[in-house]
Amino acid sequence: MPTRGGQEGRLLALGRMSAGDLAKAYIPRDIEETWAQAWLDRRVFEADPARDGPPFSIVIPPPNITGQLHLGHALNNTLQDVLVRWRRMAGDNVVWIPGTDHASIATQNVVERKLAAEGLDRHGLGREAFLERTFEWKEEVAPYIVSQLKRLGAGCDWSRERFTMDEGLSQAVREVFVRLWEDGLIYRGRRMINWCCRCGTALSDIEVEHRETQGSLWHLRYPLADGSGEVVVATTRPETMLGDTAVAVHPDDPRWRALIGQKIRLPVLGREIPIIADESVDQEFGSGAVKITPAHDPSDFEMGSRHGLEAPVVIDESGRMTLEAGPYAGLDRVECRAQLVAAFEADGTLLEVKPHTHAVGTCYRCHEIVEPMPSLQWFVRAKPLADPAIEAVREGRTRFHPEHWTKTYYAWLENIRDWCISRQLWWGHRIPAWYCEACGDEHIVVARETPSACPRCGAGLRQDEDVLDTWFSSALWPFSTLGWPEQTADLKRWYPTAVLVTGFDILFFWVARMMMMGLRFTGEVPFRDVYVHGLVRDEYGAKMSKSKGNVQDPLELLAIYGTDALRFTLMSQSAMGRDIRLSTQRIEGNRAFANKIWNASRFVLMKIGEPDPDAASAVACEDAAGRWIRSRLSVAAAEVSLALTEYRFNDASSAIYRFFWNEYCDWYLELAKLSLRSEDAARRAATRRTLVEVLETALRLLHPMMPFITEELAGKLPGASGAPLVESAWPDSGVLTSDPEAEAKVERLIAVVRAVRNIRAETGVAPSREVDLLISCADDAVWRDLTDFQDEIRALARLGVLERWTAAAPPAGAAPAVVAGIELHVPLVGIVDVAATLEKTAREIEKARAELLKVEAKLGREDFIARAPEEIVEKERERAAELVAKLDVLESALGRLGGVGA
RNA sequence: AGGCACGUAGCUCAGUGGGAGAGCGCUACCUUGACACGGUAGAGGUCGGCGGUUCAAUCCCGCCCGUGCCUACCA
Repeated sequence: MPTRGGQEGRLLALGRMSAGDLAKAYIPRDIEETWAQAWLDRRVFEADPARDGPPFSIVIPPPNITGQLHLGHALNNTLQDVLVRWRRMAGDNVVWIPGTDHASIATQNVVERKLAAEGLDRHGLGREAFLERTFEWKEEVAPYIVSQLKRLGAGCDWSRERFTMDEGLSQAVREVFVRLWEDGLIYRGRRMINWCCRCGTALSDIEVEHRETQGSLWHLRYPLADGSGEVVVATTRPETMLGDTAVAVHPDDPRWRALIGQKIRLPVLGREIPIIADESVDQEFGSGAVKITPAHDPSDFEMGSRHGLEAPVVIDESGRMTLEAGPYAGLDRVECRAQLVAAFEADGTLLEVKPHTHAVGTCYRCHEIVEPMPSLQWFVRAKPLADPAIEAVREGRTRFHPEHWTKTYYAWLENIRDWCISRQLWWGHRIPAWYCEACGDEHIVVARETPSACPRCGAGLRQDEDVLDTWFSSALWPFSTLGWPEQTADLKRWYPTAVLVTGFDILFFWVARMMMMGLRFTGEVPFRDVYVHGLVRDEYGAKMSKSKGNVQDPLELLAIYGTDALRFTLMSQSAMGRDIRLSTQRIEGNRAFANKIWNASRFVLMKIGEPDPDAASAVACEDAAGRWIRSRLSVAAAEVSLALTEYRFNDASSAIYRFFWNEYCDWYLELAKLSLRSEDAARRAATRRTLVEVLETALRLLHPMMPFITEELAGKLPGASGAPLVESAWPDSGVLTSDPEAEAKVERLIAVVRAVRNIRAETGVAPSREVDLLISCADDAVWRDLTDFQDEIRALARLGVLERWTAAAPPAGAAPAVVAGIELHVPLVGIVDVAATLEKTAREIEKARAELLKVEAKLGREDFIARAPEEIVEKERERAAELVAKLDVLESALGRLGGVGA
């Protein structure tokens, strides 16, 4: 095991060997690598379908092989790892399947850039060689991604690692394609698609991002063919006018009704085009007349097909004007617009230009403006797949967390359009369709096995050049990774998967499509739960992006603060439905938490040198403090378990944080220090036992969130079995018991100590100075409980005398406090200026009076008494009585203070 | 245009139909044999605004303002 040598000679000299192992501060890098490797060596993450326990499976959202991981991946995989480690400890048969995604456009872009740097391009290289280069890239990058995940602590089953283009997954893709084709759910056709001129490929609708852009609205005069007048049309894209084949108006529009059926002479080209009537024209917009360019606008395309219009293509796939553009042929679309506008300005065709904001479609990968155009592509008929996907969520077979994402999910699926799946790229799954060289393109052969000849005429076949949308294969991920289409043991055991953890940005791209494909091909949902987390933003709430330069490298943060601190921070910020603003201050805070855990453990290890007497007497000697901390632990364990069950990661982390720091460290360790000084050996032994057991259990509760430090520390505790914590059992609430009686006692102790400390601090008693405490309480049992703790109260509040005060009046010259119905008096005459005490007491009275006023006002309202539930009314009455009693004590003490001061 | 989130302490964020919370920061004090990546105590909020429901609203409802995101064929 990794250890720290160094300046611990002092401790070693005292014979505390175990504590001597620990450095004074936690240094993460000393242990992280060692444990990451140790887990792998023990193969603890390697799953076996034959193992017992309820199945719990997760498939990783496969990172793209485009480069390194970012903080979004760190968040995503931390949450999965927390779930996986937790469920494994809880006894489930767990598998977490890792892998990477080939990401066709993105990866092809990366490799093409690399080629360009070498002065090469893919066309010069040829398809074969290009693919070879890209596979080389993949072989280089995928292991690097895996290594980053391992550094994060991700407990994936690396023996099951997959790649979307490996043999098995490629076979699944082909199987799905062929079946969909056979079922008539895949077709090839000429449709309006989105074309990225830079990437040189078709895109699906959701790969187009709509950006609000400040543009212009050009109003153009279109003369009537007979010269009797003109029609004004407005356009955001003047260059498309070269492809206009009609002007449309609303049939009811009084301004234009008379012109329907007449002809327009199109400027520049002189073509005569009709004025047509169509219901879809918005009379309110512009002049109410709209130019129709069927080949370059989706809605115009539809209108064109309704009216049987020609659709001349004037912009080609590279963004240049075609021969159809007449004098403008060969120009780039941007240049063409500039020249056209200039010409229209000159000849008066341009009536006016108005600023106009509209949503311009851009490519989600390269952000180039997307060109709508009709094109021969492959499509998936989406509706028959979407309907069962909607149904499954409606019936609760898959649930979203937070639940509100279901609405977004429905909204998209209910209005889904056919999915363009062909991409004019080389990197990806090639479409398993062949065309007969003799029969022509109309004869399409779609097959699982590559056919050698045309089954109809025996002539040669040519495979479709295109590849499939990456998301087509991603959609199969939950079952393809488990071995589908084979009915493997993995598939039977772990499908459907338990939960998908992902970001909302790929809800449509990925989640919805996995639902569609999963249901279609397995008959079951791909996952029971979907946990949708937020985006990791910078501390000012901005999206992290390379162009903004605010990207933080998780590996760097890991190195500075430690993996556990980063993980814990990401987790504690993961409240349902919120983005995460990551600030280094916050990570620092959790590094401090790790250090706290380290030092608490260091303390415990220092104190357990003494040999233990028999366990039985130690159990019998458990004191109230020990019972209290065990009880608090049981509460914390229950909270953590429940929170994880409900994907409330932030609540799980804060429950254990609070317990460890504010209860175990702040109070139990301090109490234990005292009982360890006891004369009673059995009591000392009981305390040591509790210190260790509670610490060990807390480390187990923490392990899914902070795997490294907990593993390291647990291994140093006595009684460690030699098996790592990752293989230990989740603290079962059945074993831990709550103890309300002990809780009440210790809470009273804490309240008394705090009250005295408050008086000391506020009246300015020097920290080293002892004060006396007089306690007035009517209840003998309460007094007995307090005297049981008298040594503790004395030590923690720095007291001299601690006595019961039985006189009717409060002692003169003492600062009063009332907590939990107990009167406390700290005589301060001769210790501090009476004025300070007077002032503090007056402030307390002020506060109590204000509160009493509120409560009395409430109790004074008849409606409240009559209509509020009885227990609420009763509670308010008790509160009022308490406040009255408290005020009584404070005021009377104040009076006696005044006397002293005079 | 529609939809969905969000607006709580200086900052980042939890939270609940009945007495406002955390972390960080801030103030004062403390090198107490686990920890200064620490300890003790404290200051700080009309819970975005206006209405409504209710005995009671930071929480439920409506409207408004502000912020972010998503969807959409208004040229």
